[in-house]
Amino acid sequence: MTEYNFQEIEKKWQQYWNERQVFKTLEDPDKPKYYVLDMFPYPSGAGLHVGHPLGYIATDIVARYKRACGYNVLHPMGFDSFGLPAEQYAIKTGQHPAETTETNINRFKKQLEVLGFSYDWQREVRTSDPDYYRWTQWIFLKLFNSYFDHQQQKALDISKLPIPSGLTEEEKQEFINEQRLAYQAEISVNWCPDLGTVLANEEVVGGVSERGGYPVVRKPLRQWMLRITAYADRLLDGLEELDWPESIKTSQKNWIGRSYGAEIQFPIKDFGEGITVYTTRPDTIYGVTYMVLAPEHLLVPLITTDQQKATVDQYLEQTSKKSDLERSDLDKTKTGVFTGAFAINPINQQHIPIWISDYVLISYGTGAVMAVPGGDQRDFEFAKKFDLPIILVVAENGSQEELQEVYAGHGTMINSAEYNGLHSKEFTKVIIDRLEQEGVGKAAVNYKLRDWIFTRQRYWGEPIPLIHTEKDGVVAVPEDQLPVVLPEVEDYKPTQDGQSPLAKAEEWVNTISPVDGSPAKRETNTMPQWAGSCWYYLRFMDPENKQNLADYEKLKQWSPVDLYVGGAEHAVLHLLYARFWHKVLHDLEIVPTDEPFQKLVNQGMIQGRSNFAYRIQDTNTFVSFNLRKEYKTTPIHVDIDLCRNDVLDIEAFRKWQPDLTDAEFVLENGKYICGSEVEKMSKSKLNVVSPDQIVTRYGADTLRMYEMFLGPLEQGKPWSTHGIDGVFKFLRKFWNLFHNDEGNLIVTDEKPTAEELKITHQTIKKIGEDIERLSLNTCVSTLMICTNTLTNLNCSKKTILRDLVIVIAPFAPHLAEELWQLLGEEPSVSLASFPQYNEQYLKEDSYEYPVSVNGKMRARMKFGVDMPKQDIEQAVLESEVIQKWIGGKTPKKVIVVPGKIVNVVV
RNA sequence: GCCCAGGUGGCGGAAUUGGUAGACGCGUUGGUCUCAAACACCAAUGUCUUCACGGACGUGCCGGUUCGACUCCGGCCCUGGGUACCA
Repeated sequence: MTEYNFQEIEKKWQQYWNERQVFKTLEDPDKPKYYVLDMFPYPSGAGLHVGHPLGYIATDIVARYKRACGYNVLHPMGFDSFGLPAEQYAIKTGQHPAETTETNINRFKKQLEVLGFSYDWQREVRTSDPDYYRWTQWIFLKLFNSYFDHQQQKALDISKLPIPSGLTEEEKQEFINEQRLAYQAEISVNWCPDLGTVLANEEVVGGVSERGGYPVVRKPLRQWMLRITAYADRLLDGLEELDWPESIKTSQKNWIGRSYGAEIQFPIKDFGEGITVYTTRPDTIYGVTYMVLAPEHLLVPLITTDQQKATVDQYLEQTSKKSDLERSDLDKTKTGVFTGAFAINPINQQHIPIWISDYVLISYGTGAVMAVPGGDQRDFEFAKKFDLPIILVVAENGSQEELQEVYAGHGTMINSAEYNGLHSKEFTKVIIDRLEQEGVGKAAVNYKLRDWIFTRQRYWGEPIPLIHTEKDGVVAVPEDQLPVVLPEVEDYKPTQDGQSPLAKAEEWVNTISPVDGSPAKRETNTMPQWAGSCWYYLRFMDPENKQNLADYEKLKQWSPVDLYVGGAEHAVLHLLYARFWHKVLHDLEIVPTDEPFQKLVNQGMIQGRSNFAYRIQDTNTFVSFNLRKEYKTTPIHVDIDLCRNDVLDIEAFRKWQPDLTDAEFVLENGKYICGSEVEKMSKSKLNVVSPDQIVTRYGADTLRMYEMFLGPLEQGKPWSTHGIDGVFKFLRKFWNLFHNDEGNLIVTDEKPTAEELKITHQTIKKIGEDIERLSLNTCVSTLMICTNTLTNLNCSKKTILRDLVIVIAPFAPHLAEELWQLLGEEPSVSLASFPQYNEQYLKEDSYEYPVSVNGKMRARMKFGVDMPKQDIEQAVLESEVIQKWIGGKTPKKVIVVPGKIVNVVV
């Protein structure tokens, strides 16, 4: 072999790893464990682009490094293979989602294999595999068969639920069903009549469907819900101990949205019942000038006076037509109507009007608020619009202020009867005590978090393993009958009345009750895509298990995931849902830990860089970027493969699309320069770079190192291949440490010099430290510096190179394997131990001090590392350069920081 | 609006605990090799100033703490991401 032939080398070693099963994970209780996991991908039809592997490369480096450090490493990969795109493709083409999914997975796997990842593919899981979703269904049944015990703050088996006495059998069943962690509810969903389906919130844009632009309405539908709200406190408090980015913790905190306040009852004049409101500011109770109910509030029809009825009904009609989006986003100006009824402020017996308005949400708190326009922006806007009185009750700095604007902060109480002068925070406590004593209120906690709507009217998802019976209500499919396998259907579209496509599989739907064998019907809804990803990290620990979702001992051995790497877009949903399931499973003693992912890192998104050509309006002529201002132009996306460094390949462009064959060009300096913009990498923007192209040209090792070299892992960055040559050159330079110009191995057994040992051991030390803190870009720099130094020293000594091959192996594993073999080492470098650095080689006898005068660096002076401070000070002050800068003055102070710096202050 | 992250040469970025700002790579310029080009290699490369030695300035802006600030504190500006009438 004469030169660094990456193509041959990479193929050879991938085959070697595969055949010898080098990365098969074995249970080895003698070694410390390390579980490093990527968020597994949805296998889309588009295949991998260069952004996908960023996190995978990072975890692979960590996995390989940890293995070399003596850890037993679990580093698996799988596919989140249920999902909407495969189903929509099926609707369009009739091809079974299972088939397209299989094709896509195979493509993904091939692309991943080419990059040389050290996954144990024997542990691969696919969420759409019946052997896998059997356990997803099993977990669902655990949720169905559990309730949340508020005393113990944990889930317990439903059989332990204390049932109030004196209930009929029917009432008893109802009571139990209402306590389950998986329960049914009639809730309002996004219903699109034209598409005949329910849409997720993300699929509704501006009140119409994202696809097709059909109108979407709210429609109440029976749904299965998961009681995630029961876990709100534990999900919130559990964040404290996790080694997660602060931003993700904050997102989850905000999503859960715990707030402390009070519930207060306001009696209604001439009406039996009162209104209960939730407020975080009970201290502002003297500032309440009106009440507002959500339009959907149950009291609205009861308290509306005859006089106001027509107005109210009209308003209700109007708001019910609005989508959520219109209610919140578009229409910021407040609307509302008076009900004609009055409430009584329990603290001062004031009569205050009750209004309804859609700025109050039925789904939060009690669906009713006490309006304090002096202390709340929304109430203020409403009061201004409808000319309601405004009373200021909290003053920022003790003095009475003008009613110009809202003051929502804390301060001194004013206009609050005997409480004037008290601090508002103090008064909060006082007023809650008083309300409690008088029996008209109490301290209360509220959450933004809602229960999780767990059903989809879709085909390509896990069937919900429940059976609707005539006599016994909803019953679970017996465990030994799991999995409930998806039936074959002819048509993947939902039914006209909003049922899942499964409803059409009559033979499958009609079944018998597991209780008494009477005719019964299967639940036809399927689970959302989040379900499978809620627990896949558990299955990796024991993927073949037929008896359990995973063996408890194995879970104990591997849990928790030590390092979890994935995109920040999963900050709340996936990570919150998975934590919720994990906690339930922990309560039921199925998993040993309370939290699934100890350390979490978000890799930044790699964006694409799109190219544009500028078509002059109404012509087929394109003008070069810098001349475009002289014409009226429309920019069009140009496939980035047609450009090189923003210069358009005109011939290729003409051949690209039929209507461009006779395109004309206005050039600058003889070239057509394209415009560019950084955008999300996507097919439609023609800016997708596939790793395959890079691998063919430079090899997987170069791609791996280059992606790491781009910058910090957590940081987003646009993809650019500027600089990839530098990384490629570096690998070739590394290769050339072992070879001469003729390609012959020149490694010698000579003893290394102190200098050679120093740079090598510095490198070993820094690489170890930097991998630990996931600073992988600086690892690449360090390896470059080391290679440059050794090249300059003409060092080809085996002692040195052997260590470095192991150090570079996590980054460029194929190259390392090849060189390892050339050194005569065996078996695989992937099984070699990471070298220990020797502190002795790093020691210096002297250090060159930067010497500054008044903080400005003026000279460098070399002193022994053990030289006493006084001697350094003396030597510095006596030196000519410093004398010059001091200019005859007496130095006020001389600071000597040993091994760091000297600073003379005059 | 609120929350989070970030702002350092022509570019990507480095500086881990407050201690030589700009490591490493790209790009650019000059050179060697070559008939020539590509590749490769060598050298220079923050800005301003100076024939040169050197000097001044310099990490978004303003101010502070410190012998010393990219790093800490206060205020402001800008960019990216998340979220949105949550009482």
